[in-house]
Amino acid sequence: MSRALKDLLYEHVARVGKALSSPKRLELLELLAQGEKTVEILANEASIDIKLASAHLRVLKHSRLVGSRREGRFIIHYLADENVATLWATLHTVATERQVELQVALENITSGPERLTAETRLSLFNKAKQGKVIVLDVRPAAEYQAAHLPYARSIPLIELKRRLAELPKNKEIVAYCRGPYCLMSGEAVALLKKRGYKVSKISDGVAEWAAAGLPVE
Amino acid sequence: MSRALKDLLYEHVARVGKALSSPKRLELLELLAQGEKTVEILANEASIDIKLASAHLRVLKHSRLVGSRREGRFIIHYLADENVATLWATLHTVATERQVELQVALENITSGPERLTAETRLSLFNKAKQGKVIVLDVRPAAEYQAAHLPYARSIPLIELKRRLAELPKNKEIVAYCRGPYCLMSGEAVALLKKRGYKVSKISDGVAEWAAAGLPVE
DNA sequence: ACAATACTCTAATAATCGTTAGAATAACAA
DNA sequence: TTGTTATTCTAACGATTATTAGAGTATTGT
Repeated sequence: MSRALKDLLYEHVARVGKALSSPKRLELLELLAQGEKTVEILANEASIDIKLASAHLRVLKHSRLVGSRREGRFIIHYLADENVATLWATLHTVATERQVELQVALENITSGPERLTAETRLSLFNKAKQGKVIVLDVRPAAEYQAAHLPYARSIPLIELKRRLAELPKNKEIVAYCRGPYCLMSGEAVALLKKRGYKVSKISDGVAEWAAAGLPVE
Repeated sequence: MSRALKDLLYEHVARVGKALSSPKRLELLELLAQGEKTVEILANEASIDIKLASAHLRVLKHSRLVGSRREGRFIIHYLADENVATLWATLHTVATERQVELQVALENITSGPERLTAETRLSLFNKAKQGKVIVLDVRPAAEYQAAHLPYARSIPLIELKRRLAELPKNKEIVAYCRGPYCLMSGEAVALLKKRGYKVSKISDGVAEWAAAGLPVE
């Protein structure tokens, strides 16, 4: 009798766990952590069929992690609240810590020929506040607008080449994008390094930053 | 090519999500958050067959959330580290917030005929420190020994009836057990209320308490 | 009213997962 | 050595889930 009640409770929590059990759904969640998006955009960014994206989004909606609203003929999906982004960040942190293979794979992304200076979050925050460092957001403009790191400046990766003049060569630049699984900041660093900028990157995205208890704008 | 790498990364995180997608595995995780245990104990507490418990534990071990060691003819399982308990607490928090049905079901446990005074964690911590409140841990002694709330006193639920003399009637008592899905503290409150003690309960277990950033002993 | 867009819903298949039973293993005990 | 205990491993079944195709629906533009 109390068994039945317990089973019910764990079953409900497991529904949320189930939503986190598919690689594609996790990717969709991370994309949504950057800001609300239409199904088409999500499908394109995750490289999957629209029908499949729709099916996965239905699961996410059913577990109440994601909400949606209609706007004209688009249906826009968004994370139910910031707690969901925190959950994703926590999950990814635990997964990375616990799985050696994952760490190795991540190394392939985060450390290329351009080796990074280690930047702790707090010191970066303070340096950015004092204007000693330029924090560069290379995600699409819409994602920057939805939320970004404090004092960050937006130059989307696609526009970076022709907007180089906006960046000073004598100042330290720190690039970031969607999070540790995102390749955009790495490409930005490669480009800027070649042009002689003092540039490094951090693996944090907005979700990771916020999960660490620091403010976002 | 960067697609393949990304897919690999999300797949690894999804393995952890998958481990969290079964009610029984979540229950095992919560039990392990109370301290290390043998398979038999886990199976009994979760009301499942030993073979099934073993199979679930294999999944948890494969996703690196749980470790095990042999001690004589027992094999003892434990959480890989405290991060895993935090992950469980985060997951359960998000699930509770997002799912109305879960909240309703939880109400049935946490609020019975004995309505509780709201206790915030920090004020409880301070009152316990000053000795104004008795924090009562009603879990089995072994779980208390593995970790417990600060200043907590241990009287397992089974022993409570014959150890009533140890508790003063003029002091406020706050009972807790394994967490919001655990019924032991509720039963303790019912028993003590009947005998005229000033008693209430909190839904926190050690994992929830620690996830909120407060110390455990 | 008609076509086009941006989806969702239904149905179907293949792959995966939960669960159980039976055999195997590892440590101890007589 | 033989038996007992505690647990894992293997194999099998039914139940679920991921994925795709095809039909259906709401909204906009002409």
